[in-house]
Amino acid sequence: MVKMNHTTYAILGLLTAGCHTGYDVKQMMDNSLNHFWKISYGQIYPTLRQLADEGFAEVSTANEGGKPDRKEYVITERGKEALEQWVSGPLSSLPTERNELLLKLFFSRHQPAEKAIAQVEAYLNSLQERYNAYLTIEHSILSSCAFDADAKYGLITLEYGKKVTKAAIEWCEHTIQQLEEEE
Amino acid sequence: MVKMNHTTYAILGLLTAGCHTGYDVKQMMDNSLNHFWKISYGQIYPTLRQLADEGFAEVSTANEGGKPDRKEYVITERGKEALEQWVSGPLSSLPTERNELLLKLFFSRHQPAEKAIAQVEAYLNSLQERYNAYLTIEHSILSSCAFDADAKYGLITLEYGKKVTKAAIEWCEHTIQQLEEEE
DNA sequence: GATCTCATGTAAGGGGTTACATGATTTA
DNA sequence: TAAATCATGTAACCCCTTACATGAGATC
Repeated sequence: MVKMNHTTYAILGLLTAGCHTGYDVKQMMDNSLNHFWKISYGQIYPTLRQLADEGFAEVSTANEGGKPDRKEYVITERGKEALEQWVSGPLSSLPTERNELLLKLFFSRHQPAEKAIAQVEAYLNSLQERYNAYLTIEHSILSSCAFDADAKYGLITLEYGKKVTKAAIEWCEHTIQQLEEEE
Repeated sequence: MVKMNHTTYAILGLLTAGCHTGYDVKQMMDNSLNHFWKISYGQIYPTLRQLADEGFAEVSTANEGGKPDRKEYVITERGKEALEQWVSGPLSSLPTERNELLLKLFFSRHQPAEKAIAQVEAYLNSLQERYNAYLTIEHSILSSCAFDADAKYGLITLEYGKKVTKAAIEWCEHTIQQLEEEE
């Protein structure tokens, strides 16, 4: 019996969202799920094989003329049932989100205030980049014709990313001001 | 040469914040750093030993009468230098924060809307608990006499937790309403 | 001719938790 | 006398990334 963790279900779920190869899964991860779930090929390929071994998906090797071989995975009935059960299942308790900036800031009496400010400014820049990336994704979803159920929930998750990132940006601006005043 | 990752520095930093045993470090992690860094004893004890091996800390075994033996760690000059360098060093790129709720929500066309709403409500509850925990910590910092430099930065990091959590709470409330309207 | 995209996979290693093992003192 | 707190540690295991290995077709 294989351990079915969240990542395994994420991949299983993507098989129902138009992804049929490890490559497809990776692409979608990097695009649509980027702000709350991201994994590497080293995780994807072994997991897909595992899903097939477990009977949650069926494999077939497709050779389309010139292009390299593709292993196409299709979710099975058993797989769908498992996915549905997981989706509606209970949430585990909130994990602590690690934050390097906060960790460094916590120990910032070991550095001059101006350096601490520079750290927050660097963080602010990253957050702004992230926020812009969200706007780009949002735009691409809204302008695409495929406006299905996945798109609806996709937009809701994006909204989360935007809202939380915006709050973090505001905290940065406020903190920079506060630290500058004290200098 | 030992790999000095963020967690190693977090522990090294705590040695400068009144913590001198593995037990102390764990207590402070669970209290003050709880919202952005948390580790287990299985991580702490081997790391402390490593820090001593590396010359970043000095150990001594204290036997205070009845109580069990304590291994007391004191940071060295070399350790302080390493800590300062790390604190003012560059931030690594923003990691993707994994979020189980968003992952399940993303695949929520596989479940009825009322179940998705229930998931968001459960998440909202956890966030509210977390927010209240922050308020409690804030209160305990403000009412303690030890109002030093660490406390100042500690409050700043707490403010981050509060602001981001509040934004997430608002997103939950908004999303619940939105999903209910569609039913 | 170089680089980008498509495509799959493995091995080593990093970083972490959980469960276990032990035991004294203090408090309820 | 039961349980909470103080106190240290290890072994098994999980999850994941990075780097490596390979190769063809498309585009610039």
